[in-house]
Amino acid sequence: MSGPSQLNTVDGLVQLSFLVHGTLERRAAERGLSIVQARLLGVLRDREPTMNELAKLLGLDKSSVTGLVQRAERRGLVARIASRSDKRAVHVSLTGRGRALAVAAAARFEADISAILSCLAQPDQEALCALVSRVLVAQATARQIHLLPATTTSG
Amino acid sequence: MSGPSQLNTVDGLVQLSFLVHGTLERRAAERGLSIVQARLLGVLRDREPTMNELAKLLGLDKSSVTGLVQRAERRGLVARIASRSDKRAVHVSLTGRGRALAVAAAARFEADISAILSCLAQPDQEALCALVSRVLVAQATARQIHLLPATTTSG
DNA sequence: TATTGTTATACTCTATAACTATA
DNA sequence: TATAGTTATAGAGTATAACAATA
Repeated sequence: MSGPSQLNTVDGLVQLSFLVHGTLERRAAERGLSIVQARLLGVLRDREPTMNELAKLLGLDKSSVTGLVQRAERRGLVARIASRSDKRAVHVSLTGRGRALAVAAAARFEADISAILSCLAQPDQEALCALVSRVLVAQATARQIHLLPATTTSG
Repeated sequence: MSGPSQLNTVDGLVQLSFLVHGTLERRAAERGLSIVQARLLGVLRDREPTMNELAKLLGLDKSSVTGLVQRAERRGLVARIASRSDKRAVHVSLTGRGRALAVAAAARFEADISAILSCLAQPDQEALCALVSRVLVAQATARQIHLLPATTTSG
């Protein structure tokens, strides 16, 4: 914590990542949410996915999602809704209380991050934003290329 | 993932943070380590703290550290060493195997982050590094100021 | 009395495998 | 047979409270 005033880039990014992650964790915890529960509520803000879709969205096994949704349901944050088109399927939906919680936590968290960035003047914030965006865009592009078939041209 | 090519700064930092965190998680998992276990090994690279000190370093309760160290010990990654000066205390130390694992995982992870940054030319990487450093330093300073008495000057 | 560490207990989060009901 | 979801089970990670040994 009392280290040099200029870190190497890798260390800097790691520390920044822990700072952001820790801030998210703390804000969620204030409302009795774990990071996973917060992610669940966040994902549900604009969707009513089935359990299966939810598992894919969160990158979890379906059995993990069963428990996750169960605990959130017990707290009145989400509701299970039977699908009419497929009697096996269940849709998950935010309750009013769940939505309010998600919105409030997100607002507090965004304010935290803004505060963390407030040490930089506006032009510097914009420069940081531009650099970060370039990294993320390059990363997204690289991932898509990775996912493209390596043996397609002839098949 | 197919979003705009320029995000707002808050979203950008959050996504960057998840990218770094996910990379760390994947590299640790390749060696059968959770992020927490990886942090434990990382912390021990240049220290042999007592359980109590370890708890403070990791921000965990001492009872949590008991279990953490127990599991790492069972896998031959760390060793408990009785303190001579205080018969209650125990020091935790990396084994050779634990150190090798920590070093290898750290190297792979650093290469990952470097690769992620390689989309930026050197001057841009340095600019990013400088901006991130300023944020981290400001944050560290703010935290320390936060801990100073708030009611000293005139109330 | 205070501190160091462990144990007992309980909860969340996660996965695998086996299961039920539906498609 | 295949898919959607749950249950049974197991293990990691976390905390609180109670405890033993030592300071």
